[in-house]
Amino acid sequence: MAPESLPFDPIARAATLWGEHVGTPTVMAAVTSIMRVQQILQSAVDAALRPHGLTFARYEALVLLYFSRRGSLPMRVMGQRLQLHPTSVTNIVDRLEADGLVKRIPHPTDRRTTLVEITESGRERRLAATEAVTEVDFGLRGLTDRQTETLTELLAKVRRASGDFA
Amino acid sequence: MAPESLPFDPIARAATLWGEHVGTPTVMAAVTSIMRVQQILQSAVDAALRPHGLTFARYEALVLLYFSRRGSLPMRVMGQRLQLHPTSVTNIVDRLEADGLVKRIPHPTDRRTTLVEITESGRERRLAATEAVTEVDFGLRGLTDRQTETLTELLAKVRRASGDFA
DNA sequence: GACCGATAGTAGGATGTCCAACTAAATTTC
DNA sequence: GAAATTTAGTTGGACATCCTACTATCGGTC
Repeated sequence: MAPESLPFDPIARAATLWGEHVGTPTVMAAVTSIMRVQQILQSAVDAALRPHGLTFARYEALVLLYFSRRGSLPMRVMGQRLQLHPTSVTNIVDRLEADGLVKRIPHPTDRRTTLVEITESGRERRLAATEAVTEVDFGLRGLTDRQTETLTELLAKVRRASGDFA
Repeated sequence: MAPESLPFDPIARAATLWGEHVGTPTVMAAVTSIMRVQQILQSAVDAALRPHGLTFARYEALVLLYFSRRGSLPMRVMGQRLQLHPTSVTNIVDRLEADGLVKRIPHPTDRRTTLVEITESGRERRLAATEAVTEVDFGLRGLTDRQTETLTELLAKVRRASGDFA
């Protein structure tokens, strides 16, 4: 790659200037790239979902409930599956419930637990939203199917190394 | 990869179930992986920076100013380099200034423009913070140098396709 | 030289994320 | 069986991000 085509990544650039730590420049360039691409994807997906009154976070929650056996899950489980802090789950469910896409129902035996159930309206919304995000390929462009697979595999290594599959 | 070792990615799983859109499952698996890895890195970096009273966003801004010629930049330029909304720059600079790590100074000729200058305290903080983040390799683990480079190249393709280098 | 569109930055509001602390309920311990 | 511990969820606070709207200033045009 010609230097002219490189982005200005402050961290990556700093890495080049530091230079003393072997491998560090490479690492920082990768990290800033991931941060940027995540930002690009998030932005693209949110734009596609905005007309449907959803964000990616809420869309993911809706999809999760949709594909669950009973159409409902405890909030704790949602947090585990979506890798979210309990407070984030509370926040997301609050908004989905305000829109009538899900509803909180008490757990039949454990009174600590709250079940979140997708409503009929939620199912319809998920369908429309799914069409919108697949339409824009979730914002991921510029890669062949093969390259996309390679990307996923590399990221899986990182996730494994960080105990993401525990 | 054995199914047992796969993470529960609601979107990726949904993709498998949909199946009708060629290539879509691959894309979604990649997208959710990027989202997750970004989350892992963000978390690791923020944890390393917390003892130094910084977040990754503010650290990036500090590094950017540190490596600038005069140790100062217009806020507009900071936004371009860091790919941030003008209001995000305002927010970050507010906090850095409150901590005495940078200060706003008027532009000599253009009274619309505000220059942000790194202070001596800011330079010291950057050094300490840099040691902290390099110590943990920015949270990126599990890849060889070669694989890290490949990852960066793939992400660069995505960024190019999305006009990130414009 | 005055008007008018473009530009720089900020204010307010919405969303989402996390952490710390708290309440309520279940489970374990002794 | 009572006390201590663990677990589920919420509340309040801190950050960061974006968007819309606004003010101040610059520059080009007539």
